[in-house]
Amino acid sequence: VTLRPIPPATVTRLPAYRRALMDAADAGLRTLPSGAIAEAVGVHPDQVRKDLSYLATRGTRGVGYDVRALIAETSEILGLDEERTVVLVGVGNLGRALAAYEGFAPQGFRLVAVLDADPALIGTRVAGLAVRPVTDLARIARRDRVEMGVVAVPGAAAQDVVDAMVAAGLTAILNFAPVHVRAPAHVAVRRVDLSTELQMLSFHRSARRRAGELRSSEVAVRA
Amino acid sequence: VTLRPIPPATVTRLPAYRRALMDAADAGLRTLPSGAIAEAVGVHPDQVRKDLSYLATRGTRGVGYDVRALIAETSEILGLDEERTVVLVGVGNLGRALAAYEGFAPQGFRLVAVLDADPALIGTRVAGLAVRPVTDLARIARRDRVEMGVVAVPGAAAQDVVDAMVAAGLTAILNFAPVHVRAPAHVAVRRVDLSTELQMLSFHRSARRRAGELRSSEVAVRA
DNA sequence: TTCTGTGAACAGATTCACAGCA
DNA sequence: TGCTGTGAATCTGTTCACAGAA
Repeated sequence: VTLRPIPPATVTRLPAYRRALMDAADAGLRTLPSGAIAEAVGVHPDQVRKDLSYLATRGTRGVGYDVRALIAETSEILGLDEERTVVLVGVGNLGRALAAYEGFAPQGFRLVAVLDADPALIGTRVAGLAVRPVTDLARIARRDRVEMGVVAVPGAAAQDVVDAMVAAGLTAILNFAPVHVRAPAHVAVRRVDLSTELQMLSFHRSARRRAGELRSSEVAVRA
Repeated sequence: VTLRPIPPATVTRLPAYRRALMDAADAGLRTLPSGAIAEAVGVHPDQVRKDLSYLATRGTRGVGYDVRALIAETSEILGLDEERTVVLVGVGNLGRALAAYEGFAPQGFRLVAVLDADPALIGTRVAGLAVRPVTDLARIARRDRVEMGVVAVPGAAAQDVVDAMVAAGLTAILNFAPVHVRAPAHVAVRRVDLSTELQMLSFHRSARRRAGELRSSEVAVRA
């Protein structure tokens, strides 16, 4: 029974909670208090309890949460109780690394095809799959009922690939290209951009310098 | 002159704004209104104006923002006006792909060393750099005044690598391992987790099914 | 006691609404 | 008329505080 809708901020933390719970299960624990989950994930215990209050599984006071039950519920909420099929488009350096990534399969994500636009790459093997032409996307998607797509092509090609994915009926897209892509509202798109992440870290560094330990010449420029 | 502190949420969008501005500059535009930036980035024009109001550069009404000036200011704020040195630890599939990623250099990030714990990999070349043993980290960091580190090792090794980076004086860390790592407050850590991103997409898919277009058997389970 | 569950207070971010200048 | 700049209103998320069950 889902009581209240789960806020987006909570959803972002659910995978981490789930991982902490699975680690606990591996360690033989049957029960885990919010404080232990919080420490593993790096948030406040209050936050964990608030987040878990949106789920049906209740903890028991003085003891904690039932590990097995919470793993089951978070898995179901995240849709990991059934296999999800994924296609990847773009087999450059990054695409190849993503295809080989071992973190997909354990969560129930099955990579069913790897595609590219470059004719020279068609037929070469990546992660045990023969690379197919992008033009086969619709056919493959229909045949294997593919739901999710990973975009690992250059920025200039990303929108075209996304359009093709949408046309092929995919409903969730993970975009590694450094551009914003448009998609209809019923298609969920998330972007992962390495360059953006580095730039945000770089900001921290700059902000720190601006704030405290800065040379007088720099103060003059900015303050 | 920095008037007000820049909110974190604004910082997350600054790299995207900067990219849109650089695209405009490449297209020969000298000026760009908030609406155009907003469209390129995928946010509301209101949001763009509010964000840019934290900067010193002002737009001109009826016209837009000065492209060149905004690029200069965002670059300075993000610390991209001076070169940032980066080391990468872990040369598995992902590490290799990251080392080869072409998106770093254009933003002023220079990869100065690639390290790994596996003796068999030491000396092999990755992205034009000979792989060095992790134990050289402190020496390299001191010599090249390295500020940023990228962690691309398995989860079990991530905390040790982060500890070594902190000890070596790095102040910003980008962690690709699927675990939360501890670091002192003066060190900025960001995590990028492919599995988490896929799981959040998977949630969207499940939530949609729960909400509307769902088969009755599934309703019974959950509602 | 220990730890959950949650209303209440607070903080932060987004959206609205509109005044005002080119 | 088009577009900026910004207070005000709203919404979302986090933290606090504490009542209450095991």
